[in-house]
Amino acid sequence: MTRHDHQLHQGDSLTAAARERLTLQGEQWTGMRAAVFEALASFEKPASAYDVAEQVSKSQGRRVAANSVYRILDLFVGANLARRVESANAYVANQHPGCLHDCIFLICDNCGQAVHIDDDNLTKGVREAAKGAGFSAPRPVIEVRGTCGDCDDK
Amino acid sequence: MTRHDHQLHQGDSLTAAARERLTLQGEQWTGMRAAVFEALASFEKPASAYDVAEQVSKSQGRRVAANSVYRILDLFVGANLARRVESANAYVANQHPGCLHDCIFLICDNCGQAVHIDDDNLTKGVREAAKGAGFSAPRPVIEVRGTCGDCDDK
DNA sequence: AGCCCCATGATATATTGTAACCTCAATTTT
DNA sequence: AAAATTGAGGTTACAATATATCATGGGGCT
Repeated sequence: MTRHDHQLHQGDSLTAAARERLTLQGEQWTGMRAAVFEALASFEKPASAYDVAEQVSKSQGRRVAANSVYRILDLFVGANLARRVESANAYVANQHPGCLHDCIFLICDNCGQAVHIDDDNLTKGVREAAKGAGFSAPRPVIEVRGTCGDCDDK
Repeated sequence: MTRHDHQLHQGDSLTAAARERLTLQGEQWTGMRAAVFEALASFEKPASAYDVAEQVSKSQGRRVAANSVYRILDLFVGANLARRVESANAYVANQHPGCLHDCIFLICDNCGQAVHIDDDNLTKGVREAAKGAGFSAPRPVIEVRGTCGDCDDK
């Protein structure tokens, strides 16, 4: 398994990387988008669009509709600034928006924590299996539901 | 990749296998459960619980609430009679309820078809990666969103 | 000014999923 | 036999997630 030892952004650095990435795609980095990204990044677990909407509402001091948040989250997922965790109907900020990876999420059924690992051999295998079955342009969704080490101990 | 060349049940044979499997687990094979299973198996694409509820309502000639269908689908998933397709919020009947497999779904974003493949090497790899990260009792969710061969041609 | 594009707002609605409580029938217990 | 227990399913209500549609307003452009 390949380790993920390149730069992990955090805080301002992460936001900066996200902004750079988004503008590189020809999209605007608006106040609203910044607020949604900040909100998403502020969670340490996958957050639902409604969770994010609530958080943004707080930070903005006004009611922000889920609707708007969805639009922006979709944009983020498309631009690799965020990932959708399918089995949790939730989103997480991508810690390294610059690099493209198929990713693997491990989600704890007990505490909700999600850890993100990359294993290019595995994801390559999945892509190839799909290709072998006649599927093209695949977007692998690899998630593992289980119990994390912390919750296991108790 | 291991091919799946063991018996694939269909129609009555599939229902019989499902009934056998469920009773083996100490659960009852009731009329309602049979109706839900038949309905689920009648779709050639992953079906939502509400799709199934509608189908069952038809076959029973009375209104069956989604609620009841959910209960039964959950039971089925637990007993390996059905699988949940996380990225589609939908369910499919398991064509070989007898054998336990981690499974891989390829879902066409265009036509909605889902094909099911098994590759024990891949799933083993995913399980091991999870274990390496301290996760236990993993339930892998491996799905690939893409475009199937048929839709690709057009 | 007038126009267009795009981000967002506002509102409504659709879809998916749970919770709480009830009934009924079968089985067990007394 | 009467009472208690249990499991399946019904009914209703509601919560959570997601999308559709139209309106508004700012910024650049002619």
